[in-house]
Amino acid sequence: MDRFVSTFTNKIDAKGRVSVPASFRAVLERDGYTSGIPGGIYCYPSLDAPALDAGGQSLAKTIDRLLDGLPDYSDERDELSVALYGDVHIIPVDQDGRIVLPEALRAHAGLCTHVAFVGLGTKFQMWEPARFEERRGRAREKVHRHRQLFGAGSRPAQGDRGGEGGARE
Amino acid sequence: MDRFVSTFTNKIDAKGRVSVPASFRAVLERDGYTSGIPGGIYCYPSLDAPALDAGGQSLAKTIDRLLDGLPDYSDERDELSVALYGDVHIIPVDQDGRIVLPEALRAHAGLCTHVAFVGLGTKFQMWEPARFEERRGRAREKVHRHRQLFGAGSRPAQGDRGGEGGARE
DNA sequence: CCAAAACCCATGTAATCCCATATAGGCCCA
DNA sequence: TGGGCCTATATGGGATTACATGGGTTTTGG
Repeated sequence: MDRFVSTFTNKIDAKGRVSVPASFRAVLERDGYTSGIPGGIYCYPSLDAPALDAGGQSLAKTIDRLLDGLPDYSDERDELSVALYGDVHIIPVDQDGRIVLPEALRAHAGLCTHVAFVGLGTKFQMWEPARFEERRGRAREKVHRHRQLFGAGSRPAQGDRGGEGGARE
Repeated sequence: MDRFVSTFTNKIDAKGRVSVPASFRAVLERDGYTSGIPGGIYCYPSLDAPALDAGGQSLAKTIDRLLDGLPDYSDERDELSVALYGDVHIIPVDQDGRIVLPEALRAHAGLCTHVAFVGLGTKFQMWEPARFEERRGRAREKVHRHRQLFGAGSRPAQGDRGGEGGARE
Protein backbone atom coordinates (compact mmCIF):
# COMPACT_ATOMS: atom_id res chain seq x y z
CA MET A 1 0.00 0.00 0.00
CA ASP A 2 1.75 3.14 -1.09
CA ARG A 3 -0.92 5.62 -1.98
CA PHE A 4 -3.76 7.34 -0.21
CA VAL A 5 -7.00 6.11 -1.71
CA SER A 6 -10.68 6.18 -0.90
CA THR A 7 -12.62 8.24 1.61
CA PHE A 8 -13.27 7.64 5.28
CA THR A 9 -15.23 9.66 7.76
CA ASN A 10 -14.15 9.57 11.39
CA LYS A 11 -15.29 11.28 14.51
CA ILE A 12 -13.63 13.96 16.58
CA ASP A 13 -13.89 13.00 20.25
CA ALA A 14 -14.29 15.20 23.29
CA LYS A 15 -10.56 15.83 23.45
CA GLY A 16 -10.31 16.83 19.84
CA ARG A 17 -8.78 13.59 18.66
CA VAL A 18 -9.52 11.86 15.35
CA SER A 19 -8.38 8.48 14.17
CA VAL A 20 -6.43 8.53 10.96
CA PRO A 21 -7.78 5.75 8.74
CA ALA A 22 -5.64 2.67 9.13
CA SER A 23 -4.89 2.41 5.45
CA PHE A 24 -3.59 5.98 5.45
CA ARG A 25 -1.44 5.18 8.42
CA ALA A 26 0.05 2.31 6.49
CA VAL A 27 1.12 4.70 3.77
CA LEU A 28 2.51 7.14 6.27
CA GLU A 29 4.58 4.44 7.85
CA ARG A 30 6.58 4.24 4.68
CA ASP A 31 6.42 7.89 3.79
CA GLY A 32 6.17 9.27 7.27
CA TYR A 33 8.69 11.33 8.99
CA THR A 34 12.38 10.71 8.55
CA SER A 35 14.87 9.77 11.21
CA GLY A 36 13.45 9.87 14.67
CA ILE A 37 9.82 10.54 15.28
CA PRO A 38 7.97 8.20 12.97
CA GLY A 39 4.43 9.06 12.20
CA GLY A 40 4.48 12.81 11.83
CA ILE A 41 1.97 14.20 9.38
CA TYR A 42 2.82 17.21 7.31
CA CYS A 43 -0.35 19.30 7.19
CA TYR A 44 -1.41 22.74 6.00
CA PRO A 45 -4.53 24.58 4.84
CA SER A 46 -5.44 23.96 1.23
CA LEU A 47 -4.81 27.09 -0.75
CA ASP A 48 -8.16 27.36 -2.39
CA ALA A 49 -10.51 25.05 -0.62
CA PRO A 50 -11.94 24.87 2.89
CA ALA A 51 -9.90 21.77 3.56
CA LEU A 52 -6.53 20.60 4.82
CA ASP A 53 -3.79 19.03 2.76
CA ALA A 54 -1.74 16.38 4.46
CA GLY A 55 0.84 13.79 3.70
CA GLY A 56 4.21 12.42 4.63
CA GLN A 57 7.74 13.08 3.71
CA SER A 58 7.25 13.33 -0.02
CA LEU A 59 4.80 16.16 0.44
CA ALA A 60 7.26 17.97 2.66
CA LYS A 61 9.97 17.54 0.07
CA THR A 62 7.76 19.04 -2.56
CA ILE A 63 7.55 22.23 -0.61
CA ASP A 64 11.22 22.26 0.24
CA ARG A 65 12.06 21.87 -3.41
CA LEU A 66 9.82 24.76 -4.21
CA LEU A 67 11.67 27.05 -1.85
CA ASP A 68 15.11 25.74 -2.63
CA GLY A 69 14.58 27.06 -6.11
CA LEU A 70 14.43 30.60 -4.81
CA PRO A 71 17.50 32.65 -4.01
CA ASP A 72 18.49 32.97 -0.37
CA TYR A 73 17.40 36.12 1.31
CA SER A 74 15.27 37.42 -1.43
CA ASP A 75 12.19 39.26 -0.44
CA GLU A 76 10.21 36.83 -2.44
CA ARG A 77 11.57 33.81 -0.70
CA ASP A 78 10.78 35.14 2.72
CA GLU A 79 7.26 35.93 1.72
CA LEU A 80 6.62 32.57 0.20
CA SER A 81 8.25 30.87 3.13
CA VAL A 82 5.81 32.55 5.41
CA ALA A 83 2.85 31.35 3.42
CA LEU A 84 4.13 27.86 2.89
CA TYR A 85 6.02 27.10 6.09
CA GLY A 86 4.18 29.38 8.41
CA ASP A 87 0.90 27.57 7.97
CA VAL A 88 2.36 24.11 8.07
CA HIS A 89 1.93 21.94 11.12
CA ILE A 90 3.76 18.74 11.87
CA ILE A 91 1.15 16.67 13.56
CA PRO A 92 2.22 13.76 15.70
CA VAL A 93 0.22 10.57 15.50
CA ASP A 94 -0.30 8.91 18.84
CA GLN A 95 0.13 5.24 19.33
CA ASP A 96 -3.53 4.55 18.73
CA GLY A 97 -3.30 6.23 15.36
CA ARG A 98 -5.01 9.44 16.32
CA ILE A 99 -4.14 13.06 15.73
CA VAL A 100 -5.21 16.36 17.26
CA LEU A 101 -5.76 19.17 14.80
CA PRO A 102 -4.70 22.62 15.97
CA GLU A 103 -7.40 25.22 16.23
CA ALA A 104 -6.08 27.20 13.27
CA LEU A 105 -6.37 24.22 10.98
CA ARG A 106 -9.76 23.17 12.25
CA ALA A 107 -11.03 26.67 11.65
CA HIS A 108 -9.83 26.77 8.07
CA ALA A 109 -11.64 23.57 7.19
CA GLY A 110 -14.65 24.27 9.37
CA LEU A 111 -14.16 21.00 11.20
CA CYS A 112 -16.25 20.34 14.22
CA THR A 113 -17.58 16.86 14.91
CA HIS A 114 -16.44 14.72 11.99
CA VAL A 115 -13.60 14.64 9.50
CA ALA A 116 -13.71 13.19 6.00
CA PHE A 117 -10.31 11.81 5.02
CA VAL A 118 -10.02 11.93 1.25
CA GLY A 119 -7.22 10.02 -0.41
CA LEU A 120 -5.57 11.79 -3.33
CA GLY A 121 -2.76 9.41 -4.11
CA THR A 122 0.39 11.04 -2.84
CA LYS A 123 -1.43 13.16 -0.31
CA PHE A 124 -4.83 13.32 1.31
CA GLN A 125 -7.24 15.99 2.39
CA MET A 126 -9.41 16.49 5.43
CA TRP A 127 -12.86 17.97 4.94
CA GLU A 128 -15.92 18.81 6.90
CA PRO A 129 -18.06 15.91 5.62
CA ALA A 130 -21.02 18.00 4.45
CA ARG A 131 -18.83 20.37 2.53
CA PHE A 132 -17.00 17.53 0.95
CA GLU A 133 -20.22 15.93 -0.24
CA GLU A 134 -21.23 19.17 -1.80
CA ARG A 135 -17.87 19.57 -3.47
CA ARG A 136 -17.91 16.00 -4.65
CA GLY A 137 -21.29 16.49 -6.21
CA ARG A 138 -20.06 19.40 -8.23
CA ALA A 139 -16.97 17.50 -9.29
CA ARG A 140 -19.04 14.60 -10.56
CA GLU A 141 -21.20 16.92 -12.51
CA LYS A 142 -18.18 18.49 -14.09
CA VAL A 143 -16.75 15.16 -15.05
CA HIS A 144 -20.08 14.18 -16.48
CA ARG A 145 -20.25 17.22 -18.67
CA HIS A 146 -16.77 16.65 -20.03
CA ARG A 147 -17.00 12.93 -20.34
CA GLN A 148 -17.05 12.88 -24.08
CA LEU A 149 -13.83 14.85 -24.11
CA PHE A 150 -12.08 12.26 -22.02
CA GLY A 151 -13.27 9.59 -24.35
CA ALA A 152 -14.98 6.31 -23.72
CA GLY A 153 -11.73 4.56 -23.01
CA SER A 154 -11.19 6.29 -19.73
CA ARG A 155 -14.51 5.25 -18.26
CA PRO A 156 -13.93 2.36 -15.91
CA ALA A 157 -17.56 1.36 -16.06
CA GLN A 158 -18.08 1.37 -12.34
CA GLY A 159 -20.90 3.53 -11.26
CA ASP A 160 -20.49 6.77 -9.46
CA ARG A 161 -20.91 5.30 -5.99
CA GLY A 162 -17.36 4.65 -4.98
CA GLY A 163 -18.49 2.58 -2.06
CA GLU A 164 -17.44 4.66 0.88
CA GLY A 165 -19.05 7.48 2.71
CA GLY A 166 -20.33 5.31 5.48
CA ALA A 167 -17.24 3.93 7.06
CA ARG A 168 -18.94 4.80 10.28
CA GLU A 169 -22.07 6.31 11.69
CA MET B 1 12.88 17.09 13.80
CA ASP B 2 15.37 19.10 11.86
CA ARG B 3 13.51 22.11 10.58
CA PHE B 4 11.65 25.03 12.04
CA VAL B 5 8.06 24.51 11.07
CA SER B 6 4.73 26.05 11.95
CA THR B 7 3.76 29.07 13.99
CA PHE B 8 3.44 29.54 17.75
CA THR B 9 2.52 32.59 19.75
CA ASN B 10 3.94 32.97 23.24
CA LYS B 11 3.77 35.62 25.89
CA ILE B 12 6.40 37.99 27.17
CA ASP B 13 6.32 38.00 30.96
CA ALA B 14 6.97 40.85 33.37
CA LYS B 15 10.69 40.24 33.22
CA GLY B 16 10.83 40.29 29.47
CA ARG B 17 11.14 36.55 29.07
CA VAL B 18 9.52 34.46 26.32
CA SER B 19 9.39 30.73 25.96
CA VAL B 20 10.86 29.43 22.74
CA PRO B 21 8.44 26.82 21.38
CA ALA B 22 9.52 23.35 22.43
CA SER B 23 9.73 22.06 18.89
CA PHE B 24 12.06 24.90 17.94
CA ARG B 25 14.23 24.11 20.92
CA ALA B 26 14.44 20.56 19.70
CA VAL B 27 15.90 21.81 16.44
CA LEU B 28 18.32 24.09 18.25
CA GLU B 29 19.51 21.22 20.36
CA ARG B 30 21.14 19.82 17.27
CA ASP B 31 21.83 23.03 15.43
CA GLY B 32 22.25 25.51 18.25
CA TYR B 33 24.85 28.22 17.97
CA THR B 34 27.45 26.76 20.30
CA SER B 35 29.85 29.58 20.89
CA GLY B 36 30.19 29.08 24.57
CA ILE B 37 26.47 28.99 24.95
CA PRO B 38 25.08 25.60 24.04
CA GLY B 39 21.85 25.96 22.21
CA GLY B 40 22.28 29.68 21.80
CA ILE B 41 20.22 31.49 19.21
CA TYR B 42 21.70 33.49 16.39
CA CYS B 43 19.40 36.46 15.99
CA TYR B 44 19.26 39.73 14.08
CA PRO B 45 16.69 42.17 12.69
CA SER B 46 15.13 41.08 9.43
CA LEU B 47 16.40 43.26 6.62
CA ASP B 48 13.11 43.92 4.95
CA ALA B 49 10.48 43.29 7.57
CA PRO B 50 9.59 44.44 11.08
CA ALA B 51 10.64 41.10 12.47
CA LEU B 52 13.63 39.19 13.77
CA ASP B 53 15.44 36.40 12.01
CA ALA B 54 16.79 33.66 14.20
CA GLY B 55 18.31 30.24 13.99
CA GLY B 56 21.32 28.15 14.83
CA GLN B 57 24.63 27.34 13.26
CA SER B 58 23.28 26.63 9.85
CA LEU B 59 21.80 30.09 9.69
CA ALA B 60 25.06 31.66 10.74
CA LYS B 61 26.85 29.68 8.09
CA THR B 62 24.40 30.71 5.42
CA ILE B 63 25.12 34.32 6.15
CA ASP B 64 28.83 33.77 6.10
CA ARG B 65 28.52 32.07 2.76
CA LEU B 66 26.45 34.93 1.45
CA LEU B 67 29.20 37.38 2.29
CA ASP B 68 31.96 35.12 1.07
CA GLY B 69 30.34 35.25 -2.30
CA LEU B 70 30.90 38.96 -2.58
CA PRO B 71 34.25 40.44 -3.58
CA ASP B 72 36.45 41.62 -0.73
CA TYR B 73 36.43 45.31 -0.07
CA SER B 74 33.48 45.95 -2.25
CA ASP B 75 31.05 48.55 -1.11
CA GLU B 76 28.31 46.03 -1.29
CA ARG B 77 30.08 43.63 0.97
CA ASP B 78 30.83 46.24 3.58
CA GLU B 79 27.31 47.42 3.51
CA LEU B 80 25.90 43.98 3.89
CA SER B 81 28.39 43.08 6.55
CA VAL B 82 27.32 45.99 8.64
CA ALA B 83 23.69 45.32 8.02
CA LEU B 84 23.91 41.65 8.82
CA TYR B 85 26.67 41.28 11.38
CA GLY B 86 26.27 44.61 13.05
CA ASP B 87 23.00 43.83 14.70
CA VAL B 88 23.51 40.17 15.38
CA HIS B 89 22.91 38.97 18.91
CA ILE B 90 23.71 35.57 20.33
CA ILE B 91 20.88 34.94 22.70
CA PRO B 92 21.23 32.38 25.47
CA VAL B 93 18.34 30.10 26.25
CA ASP B 94 17.75 29.51 29.94
CA GLN B 95 17.06 26.11 31.37
CA ASP B 96 13.33 26.54 31.10
CA GLY B 97 13.65 27.26 27.41
CA ARG B 98 13.16 31.00 27.63
CA ILE B 99 15.02 33.90 26.11
CA VAL B 100 15.21 37.61 26.79
CA LEU B 101 15.28 39.82 23.71
CA PRO B 102 17.49 42.90 23.88
CA GLU B 103 15.70 46.21 23.65
CA ALA B 104 17.14 46.98 20.21
CA LEU B 105 15.70 43.82 18.76
CA ARG B 106 12.36 44.22 20.46
CA ALA B 107 12.11 47.72 19.08
CA HIS B 108 12.80 46.67 15.52
CA ALA B 109 10.01 44.12 15.57
CA GLY B 110 7.67 46.21 17.67
CA LEU B 111 7.37 43.45 20.23
CA CYS B 112 5.57 44.20 23.41
CA THR B 113 3.36 41.58 25.01
CA HIS B 114 3.40 38.61 22.66
CA VAL B 115 5.75 37.04 20.15
CA ALA B 116 4.77 34.96 17.15
CA PHE B 117 7.46 32.39 16.36
CA VAL B 118 7.26 31.54 12.69
CA GLY B 119 9.11 28.50 11.39
CA LEU B 120 10.74 28.98 8.00
CA GLY B 121 12.64 25.76 7.63
CA THR B 122 16.27 26.59 8.24
CA LYS B 123 15.50 29.62 10.35
CA PHE B 124 12.58 31.18 12.14
CA GLN B 125 11.25 34.66 12.61
CA MET B 126 9.77 36.49 15.54
CA TRP B 127 6.89 38.86 14.88
CA GLU B 128 4.48 41.05 16.69
CA PRO B 129 1.43 38.80 16.25
CA ALA B 130 -0.85 41.39 14.67
CA ARG B 131 1.74 42.44 12.16
CA PHE B 132 2.44 38.88 11.31
CA GLU B 133 -1.19 38.20 10.55
CA GLU B 134 -1.18 41.05 8.15
CA ARG B 135 1.96 39.85 6.45
CA ARG B 136 0.68 36.31 6.29
CA GLY B 137 -2.44 37.47 4.55
CA ARG B 138 -0.41 39.17 1.86
CA ALA B 139 1.85 36.17 1.47
CA ARG B 140 -1.09 33.83 1.01
CA GLU B 141 -2.51 36.07 -1.60
CA LYS B 142 0.74 36.12 -3.47
CA VAL B 143 1.04 32.37 -3.41
CA HIS B 144 -2.47 32.13 -4.62
CA ARG B 145 -1.79 34.36 -7.57
CA HIS B 146 1.28 32.38 -8.56
CA ARG B 147 0.05 28.98 -7.65
CA GLN B 148 -0.17 27.68 -11.17
CA LEU B 149 3.54 28.25 -11.51
CA PHE B 150 4.24 26.26 -8.40
CA GLY B 151 1.82 23.61 -9.44
CA ALA B 152 3.68 23.09 -12.65
CA GLY B 153 7.00 23.04 -10.91
CA SER B 154 6.07 20.60 -8.21
CA ARG B 155 4.21 18.20 -10.40
CA PRO B 156 7.05 15.77 -11.09
CA ALA B 157 7.94 15.65 -7.44
CA GLN B 158 4.80 13.95 -6.29
CA GLY B 159 3.36 12.81 -9.53
CA ASP B 160 5.73 9.98 -10.28
CA ARG B 161 2.68 7.87 -10.84
CA GLY B 162 1.03 10.41 -13.01
CA GLY B 163 -2.65 9.97 -12.41
CA GLU B 164 -4.66 12.03 -10.00
CA GLY B 165 -5.20 14.74 -12.46
CA GLY B 166 -8.67 15.00 -11.10
CA ALA B 167 -7.45 15.45 -7.59
CA ARG B 168 -7.46 19.13 -7.93
CA GLU B 169 -8.02 20.91 -4.71
C1' DC C 1 25.16 48.77 47.44
C1' DC C 2 21.84 48.65 43.84
C1' DA C 3 19.94 46.98 39.61
C1' DA C 4 19.71 43.65 36.32
C1' DA C 5 20.30 39.25 34.93
C1' DA C 6 20.47 34.23 35.78
C1' DC C 7 18.72 30.45 38.50
C1' DC C 8 15.38 27.59 40.68
C1' DC C 9 10.96 26.09 41.87
C1' DA C 10 5.69 26.20 41.73
C1' DT C 11 1.34 25.82 39.14
C1' DG C 12 -2.45 25.36 35.71
C1' DT C 13 -3.51 23.84 31.35
C1' DA C 14 -3.14 21.09 27.54
C1' DA C 15 -1.24 17.33 25.24
C1' DT C 16 0.14 12.33 25.49
C1' DC C 17 0.05 7.73 27.08
C1' DC C 18 -2.28 3.67 28.29
C1' DC C 19 -5.95 0.67 28.85
C1' DA C 20 -10.81 -0.72 28.03
C1' DT C 21 -14.64 -1.68 24.83
C1' DA C 22 -17.51 -2.15 20.87
C1' DT C 23 -18.31 -2.96 16.22
C1' DA C 24 -17.16 -4.45 11.69
C1' DG C 25 -15.06 -7.30 8.59
C1' DG C 26 -12.39 -11.19 7.36
C1' DC C 27 -11.30 -16.07 8.01
C1' DC C 28 -11.80 -20.73 8.99
C1' DC C 29 -14.21 -24.71 9.44
C1' DA C 30 -18.03 -27.41 9.36
C1' DT D 1 -22.17 -21.82 1.78
C1' DG D 2 -23.39 -20.33 6.13
C1' DG D 3 -22.25 -19.45 10.83
C1' DG D 4 -19.34 -18.49 14.42
C1' DC D 5 -14.76 -17.09 15.86
C1' DC D 6 -10.99 -13.80 15.71
C1' DT D 7 -8.57 -9.84 14.68
C1' DA D 8 -8.18 -5.11 13.36
C1' DT D 9 -10.01 -0.65 13.90
C1' DA D 10 -12.29 3.18 15.83
C1' DT D 11 -13.59 5.38 19.98
C1' DG D 12 -14.08 6.54 25.06
C1' DG D 13 -12.09 7.85 29.35
C1' DG D 14 -8.71 8.01 33.33
C1' DA D 15 -3.94 8.75 34.52
C1' DT D 16 0.41 10.88 33.52
C1' DT D 17 3.59 14.00 31.49
C1' DA D 18 5.17 18.04 29.05
C1' DC D 19 4.97 22.77 28.48
C1' DA D 20 4.24 27.65 29.04
C1' DT D 21 4.07 30.92 32.49
C1' DG D 22 4.50 33.25 37.05
C1' DG D 23 7.12 34.42 41.01
C1' DG D 24 10.77 34.21 44.52
C1' DT D 25 15.86 33.93 45.35
C1' DT D 26 20.62 34.16 44.35
C1' DT D 27 24.41 35.87 41.66
C1' DT D 28 26.84 39.28 38.94
C1' DG D 29 28.53 43.44 37.53
C1' DG D 30 28.88 48.32 37.69
